[in-house]
Amino acid sequence: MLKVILPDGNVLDYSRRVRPIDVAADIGPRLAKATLAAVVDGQTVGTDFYLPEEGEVSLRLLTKRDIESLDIMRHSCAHVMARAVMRLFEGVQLAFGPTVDGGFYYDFALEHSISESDFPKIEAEIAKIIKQDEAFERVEYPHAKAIELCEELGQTLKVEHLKEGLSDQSLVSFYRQGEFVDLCRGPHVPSAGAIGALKLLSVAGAYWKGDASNRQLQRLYGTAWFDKKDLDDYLAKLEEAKRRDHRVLGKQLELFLIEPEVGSGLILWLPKGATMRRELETFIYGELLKRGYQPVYTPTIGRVQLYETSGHYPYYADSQFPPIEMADGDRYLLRPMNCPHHIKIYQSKPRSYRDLPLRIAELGLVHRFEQSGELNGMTRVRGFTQDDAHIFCTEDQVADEFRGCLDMTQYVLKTLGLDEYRVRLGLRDPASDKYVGRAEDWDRAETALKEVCQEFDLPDLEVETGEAAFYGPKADFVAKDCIGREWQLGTVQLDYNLPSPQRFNLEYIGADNHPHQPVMIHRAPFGSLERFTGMLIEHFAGAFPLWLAPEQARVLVVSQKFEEYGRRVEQTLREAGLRVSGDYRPEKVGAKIRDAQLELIPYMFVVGGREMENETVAVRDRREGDLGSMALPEAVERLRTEIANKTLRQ
RNA sequence: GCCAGCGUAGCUUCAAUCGGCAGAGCACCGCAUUCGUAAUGCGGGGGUUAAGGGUUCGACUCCCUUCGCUGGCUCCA
Repeated sequence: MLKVILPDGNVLDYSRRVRPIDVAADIGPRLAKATLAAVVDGQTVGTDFYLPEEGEVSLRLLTKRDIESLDIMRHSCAHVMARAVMRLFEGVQLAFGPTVDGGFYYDFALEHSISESDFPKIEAEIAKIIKQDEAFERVEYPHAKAIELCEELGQTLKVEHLKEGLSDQSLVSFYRQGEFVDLCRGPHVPSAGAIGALKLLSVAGAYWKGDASNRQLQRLYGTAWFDKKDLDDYLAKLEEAKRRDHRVLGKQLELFLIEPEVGSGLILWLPKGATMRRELETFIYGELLKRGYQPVYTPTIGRVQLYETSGHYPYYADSQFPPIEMADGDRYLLRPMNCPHHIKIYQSKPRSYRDLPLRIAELGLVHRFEQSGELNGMTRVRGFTQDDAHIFCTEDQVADEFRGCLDMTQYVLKTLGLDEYRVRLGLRDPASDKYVGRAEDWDRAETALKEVCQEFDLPDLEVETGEAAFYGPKADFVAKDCIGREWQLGTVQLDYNLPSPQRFNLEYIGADNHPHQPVMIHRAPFGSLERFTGMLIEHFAGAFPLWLAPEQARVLVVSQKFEEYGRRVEQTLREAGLRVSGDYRPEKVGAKIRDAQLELIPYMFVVGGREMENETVAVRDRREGDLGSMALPEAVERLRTEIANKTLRQ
């Protein structure tokens, strides 16, 4: 006798073996048809999964309205795609085919290299399979039998996976659909017909089991939705993201330049980008000063020995520019991080516990030799400016300092309209012995970090055990932009390593008149100015709030007859501290407006005879259009207020 | 670094039939126009087709090498 408890509290009793599909059929034929999968006691299963014969289970039937179904359906898409690829090409070895955010992929090994030109025929084959609407049939085999089957099928990667990854499983499941059989945990939708709208997106290389020393496979990415409209929306979203691409906007709006003759991954900030960056720097420095940080400036190179002491050289030699060797044998390294210089500042005089916390801040330029395939616009570069600071404090001060970092991050992000951010807290794996520092210090620090995060009521705090650095726990910031994309920004990291006697041997004199080792906190909540700026370009789609806009206003004269008045207006605005230019070309106003609009200039001041007579300007807002005439001082005041408030424009 | 794709004027706007004269639009420059809220008209300059090598009577086109870019993978103090 089995009791099946449904989400609405109804209970169905069964004295025979049933599957979710049978339960659905008992409730109604329409539901039976719509059911794609089920959740039994919290576990997602296929519709043909046999429920136990005895006892009590909770059952939730999933239709395409349930969020879990999408994932299950996409997993089925991966199978259908694999089946199509196997039909079209010879010698296909299957690897893994999971779902990912927005879609799915499958990794294959095969002779033919798949390119996008193969997509139409693969998609056509997929469409055929969907139309045939064959069932996904679950079959379970003992481990040994499964190996035998995969060997028969010639699926050596699956054999390897069975022998290595699944060696502890006595029974493994396969899914069969027509001629296609694949080792798979499932669940799947009942049949291929449940798949709605599917599209292949890209093909890329991927290593077997994610290990670069293994053979490289071909990974085919796709996306799938229940409705064509959802697919179209998703594709539109990808288009929208493309429209905001900071690499394209950066060129169009003349913000920055990457010039191969200078070097890959090296940013040249053009005047407009530099103007924006200076505004950001001023803003960030202002906040740092308010929060008790002291700015310093240090050089971008240092002796190799310094980085040997820190332990970063030669450990990271592969991702550094090689040392510069001088005639006298001295070797210098382009600094890959700022901390050693800041440590030397800490050590420049004896420190007392009364000096702590000592917060040293620098927008420090560092260079790292990132792999060529990793470079990407401003977001992954070889020279970047960290919004870096190092806090030297006592163990007791860690919680307060971390609180300060969170608070500042929240404030700065909010000012930029990035209201949502989450924190990933990386803690140590207690079972591992790779960590430096005393266990009790770690425990205290990790507890403190967790408590502070809870205090901030962060919506989805992720605590990741085993993700700490070997030298200390860390918290990474991930912000969500206005179209919902997440950007990994900066980090706060505790460090028990660099202050230790094995490294720089940092000390302060405590209240007990004895030397103690301070805790060091590395923090760069926005990561790098390059990456942060790239993110802002995409977040605002190049249409910056007035305070950040490189050009805040442009004076447009209706005809060249009014150039003199126009120049007077321009000068007045400039003297009021605004970044302004004038358009005195012999063009029609319409053309000038169009150009200014395309350059995303927030305000246009149109001046002609009427304005000259009344000492006014006709103000045009980039978004709202013509605001009508106002006296010049009134217009100036409007802009100055907007700048002072760092108003976000819709 | 690895896999795949791509590289034509300042421009991620793009054309050039099978290997047969490198061509538009925008931008730029000049002239005319002096105009009221998203493109005035006419004219002009601009190219070692990423670079180098090869095949060919002939290469933007086919092959090789290098550089760069794109999408992933790997890495990330």
